[in-house]
Amino acid sequence: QAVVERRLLTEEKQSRHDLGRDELVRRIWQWKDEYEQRILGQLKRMGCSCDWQRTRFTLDPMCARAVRYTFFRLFQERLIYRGKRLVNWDTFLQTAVSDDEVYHETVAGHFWHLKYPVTDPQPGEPTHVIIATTRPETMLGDTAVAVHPDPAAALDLAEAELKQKLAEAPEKEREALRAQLDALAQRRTTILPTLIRLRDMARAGRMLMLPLVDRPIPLVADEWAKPELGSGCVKITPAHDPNDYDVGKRQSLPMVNILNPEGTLNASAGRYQGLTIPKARERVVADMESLGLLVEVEDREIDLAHSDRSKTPIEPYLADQWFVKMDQLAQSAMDAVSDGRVKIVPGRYAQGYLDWLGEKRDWPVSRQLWWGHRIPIWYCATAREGDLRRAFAGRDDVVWQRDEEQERWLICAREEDLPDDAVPGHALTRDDDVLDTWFSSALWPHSTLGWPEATPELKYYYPTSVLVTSRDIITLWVARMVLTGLHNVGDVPFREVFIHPKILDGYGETMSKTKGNGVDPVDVMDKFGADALRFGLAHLTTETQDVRMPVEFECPHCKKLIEQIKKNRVLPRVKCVHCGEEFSTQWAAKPDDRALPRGAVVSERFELARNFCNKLWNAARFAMLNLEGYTPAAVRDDELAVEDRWVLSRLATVTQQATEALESYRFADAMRSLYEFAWDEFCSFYVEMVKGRLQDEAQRPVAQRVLVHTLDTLLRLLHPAMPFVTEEIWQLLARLAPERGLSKPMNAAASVMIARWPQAGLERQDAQIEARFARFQEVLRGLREVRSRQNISPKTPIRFAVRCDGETADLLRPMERYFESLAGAAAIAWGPDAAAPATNAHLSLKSVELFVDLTGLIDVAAERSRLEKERGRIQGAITAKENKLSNASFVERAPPEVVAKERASLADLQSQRVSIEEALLALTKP
RNA sequence: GGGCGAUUAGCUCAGUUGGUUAGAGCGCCACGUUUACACCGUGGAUGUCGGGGGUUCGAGUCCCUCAUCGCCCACCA
Repeated sequence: QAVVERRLLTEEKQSRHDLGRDELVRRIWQWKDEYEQRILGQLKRMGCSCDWQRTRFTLDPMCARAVRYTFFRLFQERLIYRGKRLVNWDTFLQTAVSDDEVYHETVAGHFWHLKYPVTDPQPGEPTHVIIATTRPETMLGDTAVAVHPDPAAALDLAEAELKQKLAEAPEKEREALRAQLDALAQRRTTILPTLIRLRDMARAGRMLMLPLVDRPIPLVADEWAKPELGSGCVKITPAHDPNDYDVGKRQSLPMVNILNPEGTLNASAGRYQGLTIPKARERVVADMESLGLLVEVEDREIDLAHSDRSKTPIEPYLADQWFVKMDQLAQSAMDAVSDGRVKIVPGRYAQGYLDWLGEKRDWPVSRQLWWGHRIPIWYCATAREGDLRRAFAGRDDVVWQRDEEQERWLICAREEDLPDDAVPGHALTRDDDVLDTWFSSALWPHSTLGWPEATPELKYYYPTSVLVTSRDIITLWVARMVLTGLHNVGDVPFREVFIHPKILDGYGETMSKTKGNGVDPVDVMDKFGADALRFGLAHLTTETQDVRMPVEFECPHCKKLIEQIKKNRVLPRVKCVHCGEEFSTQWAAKPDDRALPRGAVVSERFELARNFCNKLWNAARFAMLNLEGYTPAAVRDDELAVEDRWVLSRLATVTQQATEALESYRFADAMRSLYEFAWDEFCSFYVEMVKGRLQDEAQRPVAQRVLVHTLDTLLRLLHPAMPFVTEEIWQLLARLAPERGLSKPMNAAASVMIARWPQAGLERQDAQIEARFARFQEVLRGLREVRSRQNISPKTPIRFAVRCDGETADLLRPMERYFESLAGAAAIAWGPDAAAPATNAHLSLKSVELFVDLTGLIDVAAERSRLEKERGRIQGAITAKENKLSNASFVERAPPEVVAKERASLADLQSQRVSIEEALLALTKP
């Protein structure tokens, strides 16, 4: 709906008012169909099918029935009632928008100062009062002018507050505040006497003559009038301003609604009837001026509420509305969270929920929209109660109440619409309003399960386990689901609520259709794949942080990316800055725009996930290329190679980490663990290390079994985040290795979707092996670094010695063959006394000192500069440590183990420095 | 006006109870096509952790304050 309206406004330059209801509804459905077709097409391409039509048509009647049942019950229990409320009447769209569709904008406007004559002024009395307004046409609905009941005291109070503010204000603001104080002081002489006089007149019940409509209106004393502002008098329009509405209620003033439902002025506006608000404003000002009642016009910036849909200012409008009584319902929903039946994660959001419900403000549920669930209420003004009783005899699905104020019956029907002749001889009128969209949304957890029928689904699935949602609808939706669930079903709708972070645009603003800064998930899927979208989003789901997502158009002609900025993001067509060709956007509506190829809106943020999907796919492909002759069998511990034990140890840890993270909704943590394990450990190390054994007849079977098991586990762990790739691999793997498992091979599940979540297998964790690998990776990185620095081709074999303690040497010695295969490096010595080769590159690592034999290879300059840099780094660290250790208070007060650790670390650094000095010296020798 | 959250590398974000010289991805630089993968591999460069104050032997992490941004609610929290 919003998109259709937007297209109309931006491209066809017409409003839905011009279009007419039928045409607009037709376009809305057309758009919906187009969008559904796109999604269906995408699903088809992904190999999925979806019976969209059936979904739509089976859900709606179910929901409609639940809505009627709920409304009926609330009506019957007197928890729903009819009352008056100011709604935000959007004159342009002829619709009362709900509160969540309002935004504020500061606009340039005018402040008109007008005179209202006093009826029969007595000698010495003012002949008129001056009021000021930004909306002069609303004077036609004025029913009073207010003056403060004790203007002197109010001025005192205002002055005291200002002084207080001045005392606390920073210097730069003081000037302005002092000026305000001076102005206030002046008012005591200029305005205060008049205000006191007017107050007395108000108490005496004196009247004013409202110009233009010539209606007498009272002067009233009310604290809403502020003596410190303007003339100190304020016009009161109860039907068109929230504050004035309150004054109207306090002072029992009539409420004159001057608007028609379509936003023009009605008969109460006298000769201005039929004009739109802007036209009426012009005419009222002109007429007041010609009567000499316009005092001045002041330019002013006005903070104005706008409808998010039409971008037009909102006009408050008094309307009869249905309300749901909240005291008891809200309390039940508060209790559910307070006593832990519903847990909100992260916990800080519970406070907002409780605070909001704690107000227990009644919930206005009427909406003046065109579609939605129409309120199941009929009005009948003529019938007597006996007529109703006769007409609905024996029916428990119809109830009625007397509306004394309007002298009519309110009839509510639970099951279906009442026919015109439901009450013979008496006309029924149905309420035109529909229910707030959240009224039906609040029923979602149980209405989708078949409530009000006691279906097996309801019994099995209700309460559900978790609701995942966005924080801005905690009150609108979550709170209301809890209270309707408790009311209708007698239990909470879900045990936990997870509030996820929000994706913002590149400017840090919320994405929205109306702003045009959104990323269409279908575009992301087209470019990166559905798994990349899903994994990418999970990877971004941290606990506190919202995510900024700069977006780009992808030019369909040259495939280059064009930054999306505020200017171009709402255009129906965009010209590519690279190739100059034009393409259409999501806003394209006109045929010639739509004929252009569409430029997708994408974000680089999904590249990480896309690359990861690809990496996993390739790793799986490697595994499957090496599964020839695979036989399932139990693997004994003593058959495992060192890399097997390592990868299984890491796998156990990662399984545990991912499981814990997912269970506590730390999705990003889970994805990070899996990503790092799969890429850095499984692909970069395990797969590389196992290659040799896969080529060896004798060692291949065990290697295959561990490889298959690890891949199998990884697929199951990753499946929730990347369902399609993992399923595809799962199916392929099933052909080559249908039976998998280490201790007891079993047939794999038919689909990864129904495969069991992996158990952590903590008995596989092996601290010694992990320590060995940490050292191994450290030395390996050192060897590669030397190669890179010295620019030695990977094909050239190198030799190296490692000086380290005996324990480390024992850890590293068994890894010799892997230094050969992964770094093309042969070890020549390990241990505390390992001799450095005559010409070497030296590297100080955390736990070892590495010497790479560079006889005939060395690039002296490169090595020296590297060593000098290294020496600088180590010297810096030594100085920092020495300072710390020479600080008496550190040595005294820090825990001994921390001090000891620092000492050991310093000693280590010092010995590294010595080695570097030696190496440098060796290089300097001729 | 009230509340919540954020501010860390060029960009987007991690950083668990305070404890070695702060990390990742992208981007950048160099080298590399070694039979799973160039959507790749190896290595490298890049930070006054928003400003100021405080607590502490020690602060990206705790406290106060200021600034900026975002969101929610608003004459009631």
